[in-house]
Amino acid sequence: MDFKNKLTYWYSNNKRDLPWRNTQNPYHIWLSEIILQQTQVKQGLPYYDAFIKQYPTVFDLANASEEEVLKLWQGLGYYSRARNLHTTAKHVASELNGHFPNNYKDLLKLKGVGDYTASAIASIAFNEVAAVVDGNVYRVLSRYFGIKTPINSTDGIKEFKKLASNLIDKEQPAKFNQAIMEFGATQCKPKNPNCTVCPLNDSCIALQKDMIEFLPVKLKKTKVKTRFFNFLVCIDNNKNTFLEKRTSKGIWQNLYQFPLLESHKSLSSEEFHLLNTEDSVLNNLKFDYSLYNTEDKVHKLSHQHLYTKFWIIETKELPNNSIAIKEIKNYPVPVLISSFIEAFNFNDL
DNA sequence: AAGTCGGGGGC
DNA sequence: GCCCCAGACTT
Repeated sequence: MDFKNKLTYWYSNNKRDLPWRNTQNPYHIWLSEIILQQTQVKQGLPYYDAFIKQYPTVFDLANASEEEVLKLWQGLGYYSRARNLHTTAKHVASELNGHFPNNYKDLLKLKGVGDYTASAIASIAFNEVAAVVDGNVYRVLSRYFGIKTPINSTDGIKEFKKLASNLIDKEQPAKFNQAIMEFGATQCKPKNPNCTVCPLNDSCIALQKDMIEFLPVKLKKTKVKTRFFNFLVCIDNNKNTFLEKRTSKGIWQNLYQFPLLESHKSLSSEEFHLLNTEDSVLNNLKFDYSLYNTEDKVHKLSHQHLYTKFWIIETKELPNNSIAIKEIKNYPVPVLISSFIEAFNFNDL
């Protein structure tokens, strides 16, 4: 058997039963692919089920508000995916009569759909011969063929795309694409792959040269920035609070949070007080404050480590643009905020 | 070509 | 602590 036959044979006997594998509905395939971008199946699965249930058709998704979509996406991260998802749903619903493009070239034009996702939808939903190259494919091919070209270099991206295009089973592109990805996810894993039971272990270059742990090669590491966040958890006698929407570009765009004061270092209570006397959020208000967490809560993102303090601000009456505390749960918020809300028992007030 | 964008999990 | 995950988009 050749490479593609070994893979598809292995896939037939080892594939997981996943909901998006029981359909060719382009809407379902598209939804699953967006959710699974940079996301493990285990993490994305419950979100897929929730979206299908909440929005059975692309029209249902198109008719929702962005805030509702972000709320359902809450916790999954990379929120631009959710915003683009909504944009594309509206486009497909209103401009394309609810019909997704049925080929790679046109799929590529959709917002949030890049080379990988266009190839995935074209092959899986429409059986087009379009090779997918995701993190799994990079790993499988770099190891099996012993390719040291960095997978995130311009040359590497072209080289692996070309190689995958030459290897794909033209008779069953949908099965081949899913097979090589599934193989990378559960057999040719990043750490400690069990090569002794691998169907490709008689011809894998990396295994022969003992290079498994050094492939694939990837350039540069991300530089992590440290930031200091002070959230103002305002509470008044009528059980109201403040939330603000993050409208600017950057992390958590269009999600909500407690009013934020960013500082250049972790603030003491005295420094925090001084900051507030000059800040507009609380001006003209008489308030008492206390620090909820003595130790900074550290929230780690890919490129940022957030050292966070939650300041509890109690006052008699907040301005009328405040919201009822019990309404907080309706707003999409970052995990950092939702974790605080859960830990901080507002009922004890 | 390099940066940015989340959160969870493996080791 | 570092790396990875069914990547896309911006600069």
